[in-house]
Amino acid sequence: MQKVTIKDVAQAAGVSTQTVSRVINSRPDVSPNTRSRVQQIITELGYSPNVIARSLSRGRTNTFGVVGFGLSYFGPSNVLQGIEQKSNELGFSLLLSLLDDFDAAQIDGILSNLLSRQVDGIIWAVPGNDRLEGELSSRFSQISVPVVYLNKPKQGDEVIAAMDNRLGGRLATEHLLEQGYNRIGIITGPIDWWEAQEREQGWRVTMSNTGLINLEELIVNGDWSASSGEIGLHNLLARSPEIEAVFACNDQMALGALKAARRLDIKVPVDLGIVGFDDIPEAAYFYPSLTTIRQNARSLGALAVDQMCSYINAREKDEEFEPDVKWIHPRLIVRNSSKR
Amino acid sequence: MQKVTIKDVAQAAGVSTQTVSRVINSRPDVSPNTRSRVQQIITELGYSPNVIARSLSRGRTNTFGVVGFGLSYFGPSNVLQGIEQKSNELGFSLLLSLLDDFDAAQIDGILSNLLSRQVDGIIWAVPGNDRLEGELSSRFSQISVPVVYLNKPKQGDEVIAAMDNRLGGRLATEHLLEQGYNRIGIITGPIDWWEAQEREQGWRVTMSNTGLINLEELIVNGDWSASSGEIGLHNLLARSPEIEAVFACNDQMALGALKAARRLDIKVPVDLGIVGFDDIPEAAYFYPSLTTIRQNARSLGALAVDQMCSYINAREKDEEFEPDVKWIHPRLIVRNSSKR
DNA sequence: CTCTCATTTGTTATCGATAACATGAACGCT
DNA sequence: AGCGTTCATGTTATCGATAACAAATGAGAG
Repeated sequence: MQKVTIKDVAQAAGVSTQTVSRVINSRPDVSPNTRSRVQQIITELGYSPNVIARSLSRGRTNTFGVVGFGLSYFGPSNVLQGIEQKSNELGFSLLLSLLDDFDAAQIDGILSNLLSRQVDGIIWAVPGNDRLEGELSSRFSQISVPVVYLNKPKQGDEVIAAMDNRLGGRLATEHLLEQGYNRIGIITGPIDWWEAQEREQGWRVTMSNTGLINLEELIVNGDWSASSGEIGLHNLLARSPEIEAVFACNDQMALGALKAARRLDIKVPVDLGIVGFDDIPEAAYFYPSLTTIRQNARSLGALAVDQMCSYINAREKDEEFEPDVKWIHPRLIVRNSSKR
Repeated sequence: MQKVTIKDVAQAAGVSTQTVSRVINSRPDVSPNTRSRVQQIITELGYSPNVIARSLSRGRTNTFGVVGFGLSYFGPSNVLQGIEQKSNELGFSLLLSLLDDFDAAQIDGILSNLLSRQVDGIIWAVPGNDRLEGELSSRFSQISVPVVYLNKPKQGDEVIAAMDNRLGGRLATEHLLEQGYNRIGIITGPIDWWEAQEREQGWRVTMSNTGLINLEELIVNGDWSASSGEIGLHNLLARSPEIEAVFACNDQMALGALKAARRLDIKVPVDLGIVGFDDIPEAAYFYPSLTTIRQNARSLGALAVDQMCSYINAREKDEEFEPDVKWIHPRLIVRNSSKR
């Protein structure tokens, strides 16, 4: 089955390729007669335009490059779903690349591949991380297409869509305080992640309002994994046995903490309150069910795509586009692990 | 910053564009002198070839279209990671589309988009499902590029990479039998999923060897969700109270079953053995920790890409390519939920 | 000293579309 | 009747690369 081109259609319809092109793109300046005749030939031959050729001539590919960070984490992979869905709605396709750790060495290759494929914009859906932050600005400064970042700290005039992780940390901590837990420890995420830092900050500002001093001994670092949550709780209790509650900065670590508590015969929520972060689907089925902070990662992805489109539109009309951070707000989901 | 084209390089180097093209593609017929001069100019100008233009002229895009099925499920999103990584290694980029339910209406749009973007092949990473199976063959029969399918039943001469789910079901069931559980119930996945059917078959063949009759009353249907697992166990026990173990066809449903058991004060694993499927990272932290079937979905994705490449190569050389199903084998991970 | 052949380079056509410009017919207006 | 407009369509150039073919150069053979 040879490919049908615009020429074949033109020939069959007895018109020029230009006229066919006008029909395809629903331009107004075609007579109704010709239009319907061409349209019919198009369906007959099963013609569909070659987007590669169109892209070359238009100088626009209707494609975004998306750089994600694995798909093992619940947040990032939901973000990607949001991006896909919204892009699709708006008529853009996605070229997907995945970074599998915060290794700057891969970045150049990925970016230059996307650029040589003439993407209309790049969506950087890699969670903000200290190990990368410095590298990013230098590499992106050379880039000529619009870039929208997800979940990273603002450093210059980037266009960013971010979850308000600090708010999440506050919501979690305030909830525990309201429930009457006073000494609230925290199992943080990996300290080089921006999101982890922000969640910790939310906890920190809330706790410092309580007048409690020496917050540092209430902090233990995890790495998002359940096992780090388990170890984390052990360490935390070894250091500060009088702790009444723990804010685990994601649900997996909360799960690990639940396991540690069970081992140590500490009753959750009576002896120890626990709050997680993310609201993974399993969280409601943990034992006890987990109070957590729900983040709507899909709408975050969608938001990023919206920003990208406004950016592109502004740029096309040569208008000013104000780089900005747009925020999505997480919310508290109360379950049994924190009910006194 | 205007884009640098091959013309600019040619002019700057005082050669024809053809010679530059030869250098870019490391063709042998360029003198060492010219080659190094051109190479230098290329780095000086920061030139990088326009892949869109190249694709048009070569008639090859080095791009695969990947159709996935959401990213919420652990299996599919790991498969996608495997696909991404392997494609990347082999120099292919991915155009990603996600189907978000088994709705045939979306398929045409997705496929024609991918085709009009001239992908070199399509990787259909949508889990096999009865609601789609009929639709697929008719739509794909028209398609002129190689297609590789993941995790679907063989119907004609498709090229397929699949996890041996039936083997998984057998491993789970045999393990429970070995542990001395006899009446083993099953909470299946959604019955229209091929993978769910296969896992059930694995259970069924193993159970029928035990001489147990009336298997039907040991079966209850779930939908992969934890809540369906919870309800499932309730129903199963209501119907056959003498059940000794349950094979939940994924880890989420196993989690739900664990919750139900806890509610009913049934001790796992003593009174009831439970085995899941998938080995999600959380499974080791359930209470009790979950015995399950681990599937290496990443290598499944990689396998599919390998098949695609052989397919394409064969086709280019006009060789015969034998359509075939390649299998990946899951394995049993024993934890506490099934230890008598 | 010519002739052949391999090596290196350039020229032209092409991939499949669209942009920019050109043409021709029909129409209304003075 | 003559002229500018509008509408519908065609022509040519272009996007940025590569394929296919052509030409120039130099080395070795006879």
